[in-house]
Amino acid sequence: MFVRTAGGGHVESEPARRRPSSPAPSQVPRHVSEPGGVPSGSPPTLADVAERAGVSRQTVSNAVNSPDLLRPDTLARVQQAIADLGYLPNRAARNLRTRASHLIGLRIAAAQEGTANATMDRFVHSLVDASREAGYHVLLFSGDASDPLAGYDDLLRSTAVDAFVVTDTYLGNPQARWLDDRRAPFVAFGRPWDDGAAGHAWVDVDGAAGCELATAHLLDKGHTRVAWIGWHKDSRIGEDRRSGWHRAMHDRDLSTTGLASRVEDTVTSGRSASAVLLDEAAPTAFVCASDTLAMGVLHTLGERGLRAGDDVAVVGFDDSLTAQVVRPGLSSVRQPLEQVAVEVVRALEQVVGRPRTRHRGVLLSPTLEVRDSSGPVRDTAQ
Amino acid sequence: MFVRTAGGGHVESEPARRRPSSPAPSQVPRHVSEPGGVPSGSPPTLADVAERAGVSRQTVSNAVNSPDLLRPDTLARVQQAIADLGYLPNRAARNLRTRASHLIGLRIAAAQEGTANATMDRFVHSLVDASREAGYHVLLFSGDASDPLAGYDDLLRSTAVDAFVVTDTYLGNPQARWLDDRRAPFVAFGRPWDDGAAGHAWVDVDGAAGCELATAHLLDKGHTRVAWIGWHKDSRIGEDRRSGWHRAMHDRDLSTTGLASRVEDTVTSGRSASAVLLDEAAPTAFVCASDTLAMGVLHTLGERGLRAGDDVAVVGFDDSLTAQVVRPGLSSVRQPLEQVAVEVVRALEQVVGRPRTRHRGVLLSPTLEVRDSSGPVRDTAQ
DNA sequence: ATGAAAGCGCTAACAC
DNA sequence: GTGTTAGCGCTTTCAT
Repeated sequence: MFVRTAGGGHVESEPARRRPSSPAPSQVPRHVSEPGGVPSGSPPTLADVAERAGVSRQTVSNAVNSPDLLRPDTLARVQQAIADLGYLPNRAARNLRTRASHLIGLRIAAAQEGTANATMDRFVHSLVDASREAGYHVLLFSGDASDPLAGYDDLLRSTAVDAFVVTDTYLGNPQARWLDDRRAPFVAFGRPWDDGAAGHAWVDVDGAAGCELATAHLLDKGHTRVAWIGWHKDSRIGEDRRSGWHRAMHDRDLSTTGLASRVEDTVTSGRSASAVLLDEAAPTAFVCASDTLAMGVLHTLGERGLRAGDDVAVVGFDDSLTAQVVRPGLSSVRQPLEQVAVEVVRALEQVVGRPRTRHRGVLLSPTLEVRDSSGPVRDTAQ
Repeated sequence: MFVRTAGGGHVESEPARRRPSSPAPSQVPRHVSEPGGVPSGSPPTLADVAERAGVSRQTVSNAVNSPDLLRPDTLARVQQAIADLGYLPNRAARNLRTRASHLIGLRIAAAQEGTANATMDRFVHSLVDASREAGYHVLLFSGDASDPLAGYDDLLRSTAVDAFVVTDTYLGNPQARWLDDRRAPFVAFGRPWDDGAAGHAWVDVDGAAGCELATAHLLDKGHTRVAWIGWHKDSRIGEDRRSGWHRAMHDRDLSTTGLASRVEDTVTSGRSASAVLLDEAAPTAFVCASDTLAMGVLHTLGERGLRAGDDVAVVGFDDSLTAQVVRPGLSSVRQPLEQVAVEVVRALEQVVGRPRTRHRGVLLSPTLEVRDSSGPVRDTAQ
């Protein structure tokens, strides 16, 4: 928790003159007023503030970290000196002393080109915002895709970050176990699919609920043959989402046989899968595990002269920018990433506090963004 | 709102014993091998390695930073100890001592929803990769959009980052001047439009060349009436891109009157602008300042039963994921962001070295990704 | 080629 | 309430 000087970050003029030229004090004057009135040289330190305020260094430290320990008048004097000098605690020094960096490590993999998916990017933004409010910054790192652990180890051993946010949990999550083993504080965005007994903190979005929402929405519109296009069986996330579609169908006693397809997450896969389904099972609507797949469906419809929304309904997943700008607008399940980020940071604060505690998971519900691709209300008596 | 998993569970054992406050002068062994062979407690320090290798701390430091100073056998012994202990220098301590954080600050604004544009995100990935090779990490921060300087100041004064990468230079660039004034090392992704005399380092992509490329491509296909849809006149980037279109047209003695439109960067603006242009100037092709605008054009064509590529050609800018997955594929100018990142980091290394030098700018050329929206070859004798 | 001493800027512990 | 003392873990002189 740190105190910021009054009216932070302004272009205008700067602290009047620096430390009055006390001839032979302890140190060499490091702050010389520049012609432009802009400070240069190394930033002021605790000692500079202390001298200016006529108190000891510790008192300045207290003024910053535990203001209520000081007598009001002393506090005011110190704060004035802090403001005058534009003092801000040196991070490295503070980090060294407190054994904390106030940095959260996040590993990002490059967005896959040729897909619509940019969930990760949206999450990054949300996380940066949420972290800021908690006094943290986000440190990005990358590691080669082949090694899921790359990067974590160095950061951890060099104590460069206080904690990690682990996101790439598409297939199981080796990082979680690894980090858990070395007592590294972290929060996962994604459930511990493999290990129900995992005691680490996590936040996730209920993909099944999202797809159930999407499917129910289509059923409400009168569709009865709603097809599913998802990912291969080894994707836990994919199977989870699929189960939502399945549940919604069975809740209304609708058959799902022949209506599902499992493919890779590419546009062309979505395109061919939908073509096959259309030929063999004549669905009137599609729910897809991703916007990428949904775009593939849109391609097929276009090729066949069918109109998305009017002739065949389509719902994607992730509410990508593409879903938002394509024509017709692609209905899509939207993950509440802002909220995810907030919960992640909240969990993080607990985790760094008590590392070896069992932490609970948080499951958030997605929403459905309805656009033209799931079309106007259909005649119920189709 | 959200479901919580059970997990009122409880604490396991305590972290391994911590070092006693201060009594023992030298060291208490802080690294106990855990059953699983996993280290715990605080990470090993220079002193730990020194003790194990039977040398002084300095020697270990030298082994890490200037290995050639050591005799081969000593070096080997120290390196073995380093490996045994899994030692890595403590960042905070090193940062404090060397007055460097090896962190690059990057301010990011949330991607604008409802647009296709995600250039920033792609750049972030590239920057993280490029930085890593130079031994830097990227620290993300955000500031409220209203104040372009927010965030920079604190990071700078607390010496949390070594340098900044400034990207949001759409309208002039107050950050550059501000940072320059306080001698803060930074590199801009974007030219100093305002101030030709600016001496700071920058890297940019030649938007004019990109649009010229796009326009020439269309002209080569036989189009003669190529329209422009760009941004308002106060956007330097927009005007630059527009000039490329203009130049390509005039190079072939083609008139541009009535063929240009300047609007906001939204899909609906692109849609209405293209509708008006189609009615009033009958262009057969569009070049747009962004994929977002180009998507608007696609909307108009769809509404009028015109086929993009076949009836009217469209080229966007940024090679967004949307351009890649939409049907028909949207031809688009692609910025070489990976290369930009590499150049940015290269410039950064120079900037942190000699802060007050004049640095030159680097201008990179974009490429054109041709897809179906700029269609098959047209009959030249149209 | 190796070691000893000093200190980066800060805060935790204890004195007064 | 405030000051004093002692490091956090590292690198930089400077001896040896």
